[in-house]
Amino acid sequence: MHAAARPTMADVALAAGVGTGTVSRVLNGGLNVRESTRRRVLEVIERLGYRPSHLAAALSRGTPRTVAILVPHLTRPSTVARLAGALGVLDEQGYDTIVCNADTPEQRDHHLSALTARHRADGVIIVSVRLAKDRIAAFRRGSIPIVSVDAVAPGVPQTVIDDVAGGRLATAHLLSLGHRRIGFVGDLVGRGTDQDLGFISSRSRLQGYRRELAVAGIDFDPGLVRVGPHDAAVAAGLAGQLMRLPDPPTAIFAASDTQAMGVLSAAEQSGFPVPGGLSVVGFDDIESTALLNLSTVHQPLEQSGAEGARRLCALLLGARIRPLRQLLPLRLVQRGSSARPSLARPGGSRSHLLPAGAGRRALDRGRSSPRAWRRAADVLFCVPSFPAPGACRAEGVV
Amino acid sequence: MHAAARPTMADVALAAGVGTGTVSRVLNGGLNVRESTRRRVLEVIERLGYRPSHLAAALSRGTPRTVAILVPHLTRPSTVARLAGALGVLDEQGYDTIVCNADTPEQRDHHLSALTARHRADGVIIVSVRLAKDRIAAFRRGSIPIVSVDAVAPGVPQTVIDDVAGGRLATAHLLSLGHRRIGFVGDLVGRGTDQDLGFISSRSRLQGYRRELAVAGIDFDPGLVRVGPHDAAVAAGLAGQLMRLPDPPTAIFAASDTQAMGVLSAAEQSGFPVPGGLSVVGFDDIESTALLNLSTVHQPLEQSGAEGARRLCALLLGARIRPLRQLLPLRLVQRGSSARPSLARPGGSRSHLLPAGAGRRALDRGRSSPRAWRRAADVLFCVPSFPAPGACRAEGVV
DNA sequence: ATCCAGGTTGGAATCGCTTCCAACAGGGTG
DNA sequence: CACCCTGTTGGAAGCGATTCCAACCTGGAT
Repeated sequence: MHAAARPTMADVALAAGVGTGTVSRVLNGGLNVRESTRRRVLEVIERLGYRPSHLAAALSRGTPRTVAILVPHLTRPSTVARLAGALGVLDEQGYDTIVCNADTPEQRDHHLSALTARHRADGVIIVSVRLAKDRIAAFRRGSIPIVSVDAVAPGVPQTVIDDVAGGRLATAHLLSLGHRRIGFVGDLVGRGTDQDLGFISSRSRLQGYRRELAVAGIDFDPGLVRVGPHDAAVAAGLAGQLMRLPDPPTAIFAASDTQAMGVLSAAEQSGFPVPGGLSVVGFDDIESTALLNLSTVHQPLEQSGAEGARRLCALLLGARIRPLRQLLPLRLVQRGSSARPSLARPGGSRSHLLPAGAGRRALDRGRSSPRAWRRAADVLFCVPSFPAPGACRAEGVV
Repeated sequence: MHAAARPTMADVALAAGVGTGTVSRVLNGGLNVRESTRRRVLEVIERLGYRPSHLAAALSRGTPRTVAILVPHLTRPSTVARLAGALGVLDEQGYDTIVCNADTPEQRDHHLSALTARHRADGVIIVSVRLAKDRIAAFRRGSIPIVSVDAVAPGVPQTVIDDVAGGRLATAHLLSLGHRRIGFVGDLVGRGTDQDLGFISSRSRLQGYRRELAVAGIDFDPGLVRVGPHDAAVAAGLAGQLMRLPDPPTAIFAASDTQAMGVLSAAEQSGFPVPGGLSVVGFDDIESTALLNLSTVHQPLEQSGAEGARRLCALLLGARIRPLRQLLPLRLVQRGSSARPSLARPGGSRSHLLPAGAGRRALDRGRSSPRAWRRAADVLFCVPSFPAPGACRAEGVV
């Protein structure tokens, strides 16, 4: 009577004096099973501590109902938000979710290889990772459905934002406040997908910054741009460099909130009061920004994960996803870290300050040409509240 | 030549003119297969885009190599750190990890039921969730190996910290600086495991706070204790209440860094400079605390997840885990948010300030009786650097 | 030429479940 | 009483791999 191994369905059937088919029926819905039989089987199951093997069931049924999600730098707040959004949807849809974290290109490659080499998941969500062409091809060859979130990928359903427009949004905001010397602190961007994890959002945001400066008729000053590894402390150091400049910027646009936090910390340390001595604008609107009273460009992080998951589910159901590129809306959230440049600054010259009207004009100009928002030909799900470029929503201080 | 369905091993064998056994051999190691055959099979695999079914392989082999991890409130920084630690180890050991996020008791129960009802994972890591007795029994009946991280559970291998000692550590630090009126901001603790997710660390830390006050001979003042839902904004509100007291505290101990951030924000808003007007100590030492210059009680978050995973792996290999309770070390990290109380405070009386020596004495007293650190009879893995209670490590401002 | 060791190979049995089909028990109905 | 319909049941045939065993080559030793 001593069975070391896990009891199987056959054991249960035997012990209950029924066939395996009946046990299966009891387990799944219990349709067309006499109540007395049902109880007897359940009683035996309970007594034996029988647990059906998910594996065997899935194999037999042919539907694993498992998806994998590949995320880089799991611990970053923006990544977690996306992951949480995806998990919420996948849970609801009854999928098990395998999470693959990649902090290095090696880990990323390892996971990608594993994912394409064997059929372990019905589908895969790729977050913030730029896929090389041959990687995409590998998924296609294995006919593994994939969707991408926060990264473009040719031919793959993708849920993204317009980083260039975001950069313009932040810059336009600062310009509208009257700033003319605006610094940029961002990521060091690797040579490609092999060098680092291939994040390019920082570069795109810088591009938007430059474009918006150009629109406002301000010359681009490379000396005001600092980049380094994505890390708050590093960003603090870079911001410190900017503030030590003979003619320091009156505002800094950071490519992410994490980096903006570093900038805030550096400002405090360098004696630049925020926003009096320095305005700061971040990007992402992660949870802690509200507390820090940081002005930032809001992007729907959690929603991006959820949308990616939804699209993958649709894909798994055989739907055709059109259009491929789903663009999520951005909006500027103005909090306490950005204001009009003060006239009294530690040692700074004042020559670059604009009258308030000038910046406002620049903003208006931006608003009147929403090209940046339409660049992606195939915009789907235009969320009702899709804001006009340059639109600002003030948020009360928490 | 048009096969809609995924090709199977049989298809490959047929196309390559070999048996399924040979294909399998090529796939796994390729021992004892002639090189020419190997190439032929690989070529067919490539041509057909064949990907072996993980499911079938796992079933056949009998080893799914999948574990599940249940985490509450995935987006909290402390949770993510634990998850990342666990994922690192599990990846390395070749396990797939299914992540179950629970933001509500319903989700928790749903996941727990699913986990015990079917055999979908070889083992389960439970993070920060207090398991009811019958839940533990369910796992035991199904003979599903589990380990617990950051939560005690009778009879289950657990990786925890001594929250009471942590509370003492923080309080002793503030006492040693000369504070006598010390506020506490923590979580609202639900009635049990059904009410909320059953976090009780805040309560234990409060207990440590009270105990250390008692040791220092200071009467406990319930008016200095505020609790609410775990949220920075809420904590800010609670801290605001404390600061508006006729005789406000000179220091606040927050039960978590998230809450401490709220306290910092409230202090700034209420015009209490930190640390001049208010000292603040948090708990956890999450990543952003260094940047905020927040003094805090450091607990090895990532390591806790890693240790839990390691122990689960050992369990899966049939090892017997002894002792059950693994206690991780705590240490106080002093940064810029805590200092001796200043004599000039906004409207506060000074009667409660101690000469510096008194607090120091309290600390020394704490150090001389390290009972709190030994309470758990079965301390394993006494990490070499296990610090004496009250030990402080100063950390440079980033 | 015979024999044998050892490297290759094919294919059946197996893993634990789902599912389908045939069989059977009742109970109306004509 | 024959007949059919519905509700219930047992059991065989997959699902797609792994694994084991027997069979089949080699070539070198006898």
